[in-house]
Amino acid sequence: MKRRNTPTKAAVLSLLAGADSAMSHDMLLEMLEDSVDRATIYRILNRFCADGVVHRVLADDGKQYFALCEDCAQQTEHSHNHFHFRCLTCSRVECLGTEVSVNLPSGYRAENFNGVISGVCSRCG
Amino acid sequence: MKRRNTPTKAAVLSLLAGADSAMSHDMLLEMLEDSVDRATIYRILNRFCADGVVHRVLADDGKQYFALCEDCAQQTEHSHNHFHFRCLTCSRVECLGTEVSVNLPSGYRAENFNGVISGVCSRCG
DNA sequence: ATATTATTGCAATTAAGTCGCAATAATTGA
DNA sequence: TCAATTATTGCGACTTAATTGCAATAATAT
Ligand SMILES: [Mn+2]
Ligand SMILES: [Mn+2]
Ligand SMILES: [Zn+2]
Ligand SMILES: [Zn+2]
Repeated sequence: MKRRNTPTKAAVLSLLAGADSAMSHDMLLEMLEDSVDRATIYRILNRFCADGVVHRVLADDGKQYFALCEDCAQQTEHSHNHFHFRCLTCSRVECLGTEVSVNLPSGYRAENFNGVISGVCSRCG
Repeated sequence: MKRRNTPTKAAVLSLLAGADSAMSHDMLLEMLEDSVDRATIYRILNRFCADGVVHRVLADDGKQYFALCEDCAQQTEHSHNHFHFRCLTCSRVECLGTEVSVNLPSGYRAENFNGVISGVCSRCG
């Protein structure tokens, strides 16, 4: 199933590229110019994840946030082992630069990393 | 509002104490002897969290898991800065011992830590 | 231009968790 | 021991996030 280029896909990608923080589904829904169906946005985001274009963060507010893969994609092995910070005041979710390495007990194989720290960011502090 | 002791509360606590992994709401619902309402279990767990008896983990399957506070309660400052591992095969969620310290950008204040790594555990490997 | 099929919109559905309210039962203390 | 107080429970309705089936639409290839 080869991907096709659609206006909505392009618009979502451009929003993610222009954002300085990870975006949730409803943020995108709100920011998109022409009205798009909710399900469509979910599907576009899921495709982006599958294609390694964005990574998904499940935050502690129970919502998924999506961020364009940038630094994480430039690893030798594309991994998303970095934390995200969610501000309880302004509700921005941002990637925290440094990759973290967790050493698991022997015999454990890591497949996915999901690290979120919530608190108050500097601009809301 | 002072807490009262009820059979269900005791049963949930004993299940958590006897478990070798964090438990989700539906696991508890299934394991409880006499049938208990879903909402009651949620409320008991939320009270345990408020009282610092258990800690809550939001895993990357979108469910909440609860683990008795043991090591985490013995810190000078009771904190839950440790990762949890969720096995994609047996779906057990367990606390990974070591406390991790994340250094946030200056001006950021951490309130809550939620770290989950999913993959395959040693017994399923 | 036509055929193929990925993508979309819409409505229905799933899943996790919360909430209001009346009934129940744990605690207190007379 | 009994009655009063009120935390807790059960039940149903509700909220929110996300997924899914299906027919219609539109991007791509020939
Ligand atoms: Mn990435
Ligand atoms: Mn704890
Ligand atoms: Zn903020
Ligand atoms: Zn396992």
